[in-house]
Amino acid sequence: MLAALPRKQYQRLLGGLESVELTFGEILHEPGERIRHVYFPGDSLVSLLTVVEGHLALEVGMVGREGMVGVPLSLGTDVSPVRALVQGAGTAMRMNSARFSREVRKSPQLQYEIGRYTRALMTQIAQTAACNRFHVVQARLARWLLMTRDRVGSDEFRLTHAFLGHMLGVRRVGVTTAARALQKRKLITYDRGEIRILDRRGLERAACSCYEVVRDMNTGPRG
Amino acid sequence: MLAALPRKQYQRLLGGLESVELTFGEILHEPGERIRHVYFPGDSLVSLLTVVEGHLALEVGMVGREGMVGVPLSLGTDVSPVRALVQGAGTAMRMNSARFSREVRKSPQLQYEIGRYTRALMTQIAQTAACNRFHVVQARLARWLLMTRDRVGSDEFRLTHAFLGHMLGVRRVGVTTAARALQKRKLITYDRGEIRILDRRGLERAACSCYEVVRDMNTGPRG
DNA sequence: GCACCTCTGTGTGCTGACGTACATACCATC
DNA sequence: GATGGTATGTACGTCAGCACACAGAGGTGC
Repeated sequence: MLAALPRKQYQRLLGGLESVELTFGEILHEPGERIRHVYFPGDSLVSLLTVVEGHLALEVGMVGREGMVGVPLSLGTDVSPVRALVQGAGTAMRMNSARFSREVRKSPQLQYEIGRYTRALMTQIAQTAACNRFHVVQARLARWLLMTRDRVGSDEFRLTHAFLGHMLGVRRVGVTTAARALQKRKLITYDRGEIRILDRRGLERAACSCYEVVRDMNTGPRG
Repeated sequence: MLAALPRKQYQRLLGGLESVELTFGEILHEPGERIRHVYFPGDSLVSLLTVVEGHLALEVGMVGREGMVGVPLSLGTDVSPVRALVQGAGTAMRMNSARFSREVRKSPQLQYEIGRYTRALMTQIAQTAACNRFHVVQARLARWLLMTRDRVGSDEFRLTHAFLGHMLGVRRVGVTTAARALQKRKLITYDRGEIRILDRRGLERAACSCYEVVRDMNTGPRG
């Protein structure tokens, strides 16, 4: 996302940015909590989760290098409505909230980029809402794997069924069943948390149309 | 929402605003379509729906006098990701897109108000995503009735089961069953599209916690 | 080698919602 | 007062996902 800024702007921001290593499972902020930093993932991957009391959490957005964590700050509040959970370890740049707010106020280009991303994120969240309502676990799992693939830039990554259950808002067993079905269709292999996508096209066919809708939002005609 | 602006700002905006009557069922814009006007509902009520091919639409947000329709415009795009459908007839103020974009650029106060609302809307959408995943139809219906009540400012309104089915993303029969159950519990009455809330507190208990989460977002500590 | 932990796989009965079909009730209107 | 449209109520078989329980399978450490 930062890469989309004009060089001069980018140079200026660099002064307030620090590079950090995000570790798997780390929570950047909880819902209702004050946001201390905004994060721009490099090769890390962050999930945004709605937390409903008495239930599992549910992922409503996924943030990779195309976006940022902490959008509410640019909207004038420093409280996040969601949990931000590191789902893929890796590097990220971060900036403290106060400085970021100042930079946003000063830079129309930054405002523009963040506006564009905010809209993409809203689309993703809205699409997820419908997806959770209408589509079966197997298709949602396929979509989720594809989205992760696109962001980590690799056909292999580590994730357990239990973790995926938290993301998709289903039981671990539900994931197991869906993953088995995808394996039988020769679309993926799964070995103790080691996922490998064998047939990306096939997986796209197995996924629901929500995948394309969201992808085209981030990389599409206006991106 | 406009009422939250300083008087002077408001006076200025008035020049570009026109008052319109919105009729039930009117579509203000479709997903992917260019947004021509932004709308500030007065006593009208607008639903934002995600449209998934091959399925019913699903409501992800509800906009009354506390908000506006056309948030993406303030984010730098004139394309909406959702359908905006008039769910309660009434008055609204509207402004054409070009002028609105100019006004936003010129007015920090307006930016601030819209930022606040954008965040509230994102929260609402994220909460809806989880709600659709975890909660049963009866609770979702109760929530929906309460949210409508809060926005039209009356315990009575007209809506058929079929229409509610479209909003909640369930069959008409599903709504009938849930509505019957609420009637048996003496929380509402239902007579050929004429809904009346008898016991608001009871209905709140029948609704899921999502209701409070979203309500407190719009009228809560910061608002 | 054995204990222990993590991760995956399978089985059983239950339930909320689905798809579909049909029945009834009210209204308008000619 | 017969016709047709709109709105609601009921019934029945099906199915995805749930809760819970338990069985391997692989890895780690003592």
